[in-house]
Amino acid sequence: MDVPLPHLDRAFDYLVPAELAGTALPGTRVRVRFAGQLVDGWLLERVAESTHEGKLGFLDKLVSPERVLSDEVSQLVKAVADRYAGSLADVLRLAVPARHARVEQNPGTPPTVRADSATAEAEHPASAPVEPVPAVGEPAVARPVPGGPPDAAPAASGSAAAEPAADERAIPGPAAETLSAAGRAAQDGWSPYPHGPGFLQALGEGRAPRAVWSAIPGEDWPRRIAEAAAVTVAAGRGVVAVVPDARDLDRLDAALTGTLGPGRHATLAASLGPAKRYRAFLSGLRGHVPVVIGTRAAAFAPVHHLGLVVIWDDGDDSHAEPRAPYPHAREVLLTRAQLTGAAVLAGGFTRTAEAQQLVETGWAHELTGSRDAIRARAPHVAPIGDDPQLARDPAAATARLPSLAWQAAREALRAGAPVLVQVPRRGYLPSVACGTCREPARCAHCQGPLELRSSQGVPGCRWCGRVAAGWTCPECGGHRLRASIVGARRTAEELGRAFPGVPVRTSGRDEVLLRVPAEPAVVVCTPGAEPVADGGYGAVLLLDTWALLTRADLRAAEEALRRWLTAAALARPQRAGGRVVVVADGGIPAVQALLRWDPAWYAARELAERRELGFPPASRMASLTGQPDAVADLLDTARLPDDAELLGPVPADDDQERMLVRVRRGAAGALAKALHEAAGVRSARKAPHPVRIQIDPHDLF
DNA sequence: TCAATCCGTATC
DNA sequence: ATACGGATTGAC
Repeated sequence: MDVPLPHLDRAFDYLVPAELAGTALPGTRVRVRFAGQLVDGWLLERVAESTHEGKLGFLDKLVSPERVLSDEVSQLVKAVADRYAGSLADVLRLAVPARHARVEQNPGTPPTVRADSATAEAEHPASAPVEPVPAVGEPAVARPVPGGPPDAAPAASGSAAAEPAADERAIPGPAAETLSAAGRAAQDGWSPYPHGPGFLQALGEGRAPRAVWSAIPGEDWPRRIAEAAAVTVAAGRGVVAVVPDARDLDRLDAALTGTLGPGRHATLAASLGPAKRYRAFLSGLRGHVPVVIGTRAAAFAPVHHLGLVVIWDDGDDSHAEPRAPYPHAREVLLTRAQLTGAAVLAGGFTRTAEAQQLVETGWAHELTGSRDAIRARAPHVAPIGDDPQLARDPAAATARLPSLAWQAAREALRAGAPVLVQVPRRGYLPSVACGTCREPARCAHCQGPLELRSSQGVPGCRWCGRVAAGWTCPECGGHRLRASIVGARRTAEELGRAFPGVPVRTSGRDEVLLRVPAEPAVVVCTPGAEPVADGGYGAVLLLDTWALLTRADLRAAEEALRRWLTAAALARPQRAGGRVVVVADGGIPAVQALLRWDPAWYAARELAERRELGFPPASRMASLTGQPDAVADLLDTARLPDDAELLGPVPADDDQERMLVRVRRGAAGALAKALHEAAGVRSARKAPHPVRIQIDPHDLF
């Protein structure tokens, strides 16, 4: 039922009029009279008997006979709602795009059933036998899958990585020679990864390998994904692949056209507009294409015989849905793989702590390049300087460029290659670091990040609100704190002056370049907007790293490394003169990981640290935001798991405050359930102020 | 004794 | 939300 009230988040039974008996099938959109008014609803299940004691109403109208909610996606939506303490209706809104009647009528395929075939039965609707239908039935119990859902994965031993049995729905692949041709080309592309060919082989045999893939430098990742997709398709199964943004989508789109040929995949992104979006959705739903690619909402896209889910660069913020209940595309896809027994390919140049957790629990295997392959493809990476003054002051940094960065750029330009300069965007939150060793300052009680409260000079914790008086740095024992505020962004013009006679191009929010030719040019970009250079960049300069590293964010260092690796991956190999200069202290772990091109090492370190500090993904957190009394009321109402730990409150925007609830991962389901139920109780008694519930919020500061 | 109003509760 | 029922109140 498409009503926003948490306490109405359940199924209601309706009678199906005889004339709709053949068309009002599970997964269709319906309209029903509910509490006196007509509301939109989803027909979840048809049953012979209702358990409802009162009298049932009839479906008012079948909006469309299109069964937009498949059984598989229906289960997924339910699982995602449960995981994120959200309502089914909220998740359905994310999962199923708005209907577009014209597209539905005219997708280019003739309708198989004529609408007038029901006339014979429509003569006596009132006396016709009717069937009770739970229009929003209790969702079917999820099919149990060995190993439990990803949430439960930590308990699993190494053997839990055993692949789920091949899905019996898999249809046989086409002619063997087609398969082996696709397979052979793909095997070549994946050969730098010792387990790559094996992974593809498993896909080709319809099995469900699960891999965390660390792409080697310079990797043509859209092509690798397209190859994995092609092998899966050749084995008769479908693929869903999610990338962060439109630019990556274009690249994957092109690669898929190359490997699969035209018309074998659909592209699903909200930015395409309602008609195209619904058309892409329908072509997956109707089985016209075996592959659907898109941005985060495509994680829910229907395809027939799902065999593989792919996510690229799962650390990118764009994968986090900003609308309730704020699901993350990675979690949606992993849940989906768990429910269906599909294979998983979670790739990126970097590796998130969440992906590392999948590896360490044995839920997924690593797919990393051999050291030889990495050595052969990696650029030479050098750190420069550890003076934060240098990195923060554009003028000083420019002045110091010649020492190493400027020299590397000069040589690259002279060799006829473009140079990439990555500069962070301005506007990060000011945070607090140790004045002596510059380690980000954390709360002694809960390990939350400290902030400087503008009025008093005393820093406080962003999580638990405690004042950090008499703070001592655990690293160096220092007592002084300093604000690390990002300096002015270096402009392209400033860089242009440093390289007279060389064209300077910019790529950023307003205008993103896709490619640059193999000619001398300085390309200034913000992270995420790096153009691909034909033949690779001769040099990549990573500037203002201090700003990235000291951001007041749990993921600051991980995010810095992600951005650096993504940019550095576009450089030429060292043997072709490719160089990367990172203006940062080589002793910083994230910098170390870049120098050694070892994202797995960094992710393991990061995860260990999160475990120690009790941060996600090692634990589960919920954030509750709202008016202070509303938040308190919700917590009062909620029957939280016994070991739930409360942190806060801390002030949030407009008179609101935020509380954090932390539990061990084993209690994650209970926490979500308790919070969702409490929200239901509150809305039932018309509690005046809502509380926003976010599970593992992306912005843990 | 009846109607107007308030509050609490269910919404198939 | 909003529609309904049962209780409550006020006026005849």
